[in-house]
Amino acid sequence: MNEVGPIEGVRREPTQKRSRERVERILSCASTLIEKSGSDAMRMSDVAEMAGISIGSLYQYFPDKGAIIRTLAERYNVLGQQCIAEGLQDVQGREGLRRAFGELIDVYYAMFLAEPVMRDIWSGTQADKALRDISLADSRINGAVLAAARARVDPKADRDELEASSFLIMQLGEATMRLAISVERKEGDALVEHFKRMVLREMMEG
Amino acid sequence: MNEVGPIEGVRREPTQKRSRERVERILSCASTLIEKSGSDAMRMSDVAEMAGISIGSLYQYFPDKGAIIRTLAERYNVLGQQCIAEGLQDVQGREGLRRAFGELIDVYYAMFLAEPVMRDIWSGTQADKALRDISLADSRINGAVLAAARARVDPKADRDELEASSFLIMQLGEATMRLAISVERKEGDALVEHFKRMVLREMMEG
DNA sequence: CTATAATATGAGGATTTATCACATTTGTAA
DNA sequence: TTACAAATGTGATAAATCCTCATATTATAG
Repeated sequence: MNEVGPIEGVRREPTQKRSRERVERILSCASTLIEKSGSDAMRMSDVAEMAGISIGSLYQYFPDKGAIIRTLAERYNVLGQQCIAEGLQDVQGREGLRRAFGELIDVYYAMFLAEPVMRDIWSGTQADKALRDISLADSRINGAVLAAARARVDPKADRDELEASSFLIMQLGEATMRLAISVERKEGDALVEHFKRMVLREMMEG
Repeated sequence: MNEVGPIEGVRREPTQKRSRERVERILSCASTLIEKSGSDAMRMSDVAEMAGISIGSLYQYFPDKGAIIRTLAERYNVLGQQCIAEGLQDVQGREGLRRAFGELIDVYYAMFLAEPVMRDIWSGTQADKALRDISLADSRINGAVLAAARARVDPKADRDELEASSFLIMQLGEATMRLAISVERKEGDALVEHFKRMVLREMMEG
């Protein structure tokens, strides 16, 4: 189940370190290739060649093509989680929550627009069972963070309701981002604004 | 560009009719196979064998595997469109709109739950460019219908805003359905209810 | 230096989509 | 009926890829 490192019980330092470097190089090359023409068109042979290793070695570091994609997806998700956690950690009062969440959406949208790899991977999220699971887990984590912030602002709200609502908001936010980047830029901006308004109302008026 | 029929300029009746039957048989077999193990696991050779024709013939009726999936997807979409158009055609007043839309979501959700093929195809919607385009076009059509109903109920609302909002609602509705069927049934029900509440507020309070 | 363990290699197995040269059937007209 | 043309059917096989595995190389330890 070790997705990133190939070895189960290695103890020696240098080897482990070289292994890390290899993994990083593979991921970096995969990133470049995905950026160029999408994860679907990314060939394992291209990744190997670009990373300067053989196909066989590539498969020693990642059990299959999906594992590379998943690893990249998880890294982006971690970035997103940090972003959300930071944005919501100190919210105070209803207005604070409103402002923080609005900014969060903008930041997320900017991230989507700026990262071709992220766009590619998330566009295909629903296709692969494993990626869908990652996306769901991510939304659960972020949803919990949002629910906590909302609970702080409105302590008398039902906690389970907040959880469910926040989880849904995270998933719909993802869907909105995917939608926004798949239409003309101006329309995408407008859609994100609509989403923001809709969600803020849901959050403010319980 | 003729996705369903194989021939461009056929005029003779019997041939065309037989062709239709073949197409229907192929789609029906594909449906069964998808229902059994998903569109990904559906092999063109299985479809051909089940339909009692050769691979070559199969490719005479559908240019590629995706075309079969797309045709099925479009058929389900047409069903959905009819459902939405009927549900919204005679809405009168704010309460009428509220009730009609609420019922519409329930009907759609029931459709998703009941149709394994629909679930499979829509789960993967975001993966394939062609399917994504179909989904977008579908949401545009349904969004326009919803926008029209909302405009009738609230004539002074900005028409462009209604269009954009309704388009977004349709896409998010789809996302909610996908989400709902991918979690435990009880949680899915709750999520659909949350979505309904959120959207109704958006629609009622402009 | 030798033995053992770790890592690298790339030809080829396996799977699956899609093609195409040829065979067969169907429709039409003399 | 027969002959010819058009439409349709066939399936071996090309093509594209993912991934494996037997073998070779390199590194570490005694």
